[in-house]
Amino acid sequence: MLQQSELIFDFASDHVNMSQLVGYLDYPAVIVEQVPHPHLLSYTGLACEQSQHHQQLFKVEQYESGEEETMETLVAADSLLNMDCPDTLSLEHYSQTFLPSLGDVITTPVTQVTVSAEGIVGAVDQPQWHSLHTKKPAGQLQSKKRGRKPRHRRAESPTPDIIVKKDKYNKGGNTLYLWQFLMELLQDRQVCPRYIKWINPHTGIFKLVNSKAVARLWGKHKNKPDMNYETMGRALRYYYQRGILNKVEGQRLVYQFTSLPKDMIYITDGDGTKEEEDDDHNDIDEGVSDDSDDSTIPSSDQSVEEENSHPPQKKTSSSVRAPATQRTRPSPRPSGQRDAVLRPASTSLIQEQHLPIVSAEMLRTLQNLQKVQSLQGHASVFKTAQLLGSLCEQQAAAAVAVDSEGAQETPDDNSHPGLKTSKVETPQLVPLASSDQ
DNA sequence: GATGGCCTAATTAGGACTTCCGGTGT
DNA sequence: CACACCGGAAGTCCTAATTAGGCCAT
Repeated sequence: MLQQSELIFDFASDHVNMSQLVGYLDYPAVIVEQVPHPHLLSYTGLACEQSQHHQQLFKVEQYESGEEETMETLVAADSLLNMDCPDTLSLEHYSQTFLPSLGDVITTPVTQVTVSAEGIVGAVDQPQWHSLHTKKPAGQLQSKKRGRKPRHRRAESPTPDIIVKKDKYNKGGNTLYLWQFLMELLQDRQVCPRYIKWINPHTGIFKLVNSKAVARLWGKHKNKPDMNYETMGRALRYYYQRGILNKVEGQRLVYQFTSLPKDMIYITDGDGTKEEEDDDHNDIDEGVSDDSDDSTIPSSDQSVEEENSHPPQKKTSSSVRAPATQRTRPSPRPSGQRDAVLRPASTSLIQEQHLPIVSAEMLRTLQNLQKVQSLQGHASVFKTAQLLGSLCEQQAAAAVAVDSEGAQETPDDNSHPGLKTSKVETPQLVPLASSDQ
């Protein structure tokens, strides 16, 4: 019997990197109508332009339950939470960004570590990594019914400061861990900085601006309607022990990632809409009353409406969403701080040019779609392919332009020259300074 | 019938939370 | 008083690893 995971992850598996992708059009794949989710398009700026044409294609299903789902915010959040296969983006991304290639040596300093030392010694292959868990004697591990050999340890969550074999971790699992989820939120303009924001991207410090909302989103993702900040906070606290997160002393709702992916997309205050403090009247639970309020998160579709409802912004000739960083904010801010962007030069250039960014996953989807041109009869799939194709072309053309302008940019781009993406760099860890410096 | 290879369902261990709780601090 | 925060303990859910057993070919 064919497992669901097989259907989806056969083509989502990451044993092909971006540089290989281009040359592997014959890469066998199973396509299950992997349509890019609206939030991907929102990242790329595609939503505002294309979604009018493809609104139906990317329409997010409305929930049946009444009250909370009337909130537009959650519809938008669905783009993060309710993907059929959430990790086609996320796990792929983080497995690439967090999991160093074999042979990489991690010397990430972690401020509050109880297990990282063991982890560095050899996470997966080192049994002592799990010193937190009491291990039964080997004899008890044997099945009563069947004699079992001692099993190999399963790869744990790819904590940023440990070495995990990539293929061991990403064998088709589709779990989006909480820390990954938070990173996703921090890279989503519709949530960051409104509900969660960077305090100091340099050190990985972020704040849950609206802890209730973030918890709700997390609960929605995990299909735990009763999720609250207290519960989510417990999960966060477990990350202290594992060296994934630190608590920033003396500051409420402020946490710190011990490591971040190199190609993290940093959304600063200037990039997003006004942030929303953690008061009840703005909590997503009461979104009904806030429906018309622009403090709610717009869905991807709705973001189009929002943009259209705003005074017309001059759009680029390439029909890309107007750069968020160019949006004027009424309040003055300290110069040179709040818009700090820690992207590698090669990708930050693209950011600065406000070009759509195609994730590796999107490209992979595109590649696979290209392989099944016979699916043209399948309208939605083919539309997606067309959509991504045009986007990819735009991006490639722009990347070439960028390259010609700034020839001094990083030469370590191992991707196809025509396919400059935000996710194609060699996975690299960025150790972060501790919060208590 | 014996053997080996392949496949699949069942079983199991373990990771990652989730839930609950009592407590402290702001 | 509300809320954030802490950490222990037990439970749930999910997935990967492992195994038994069925089927088929030789």
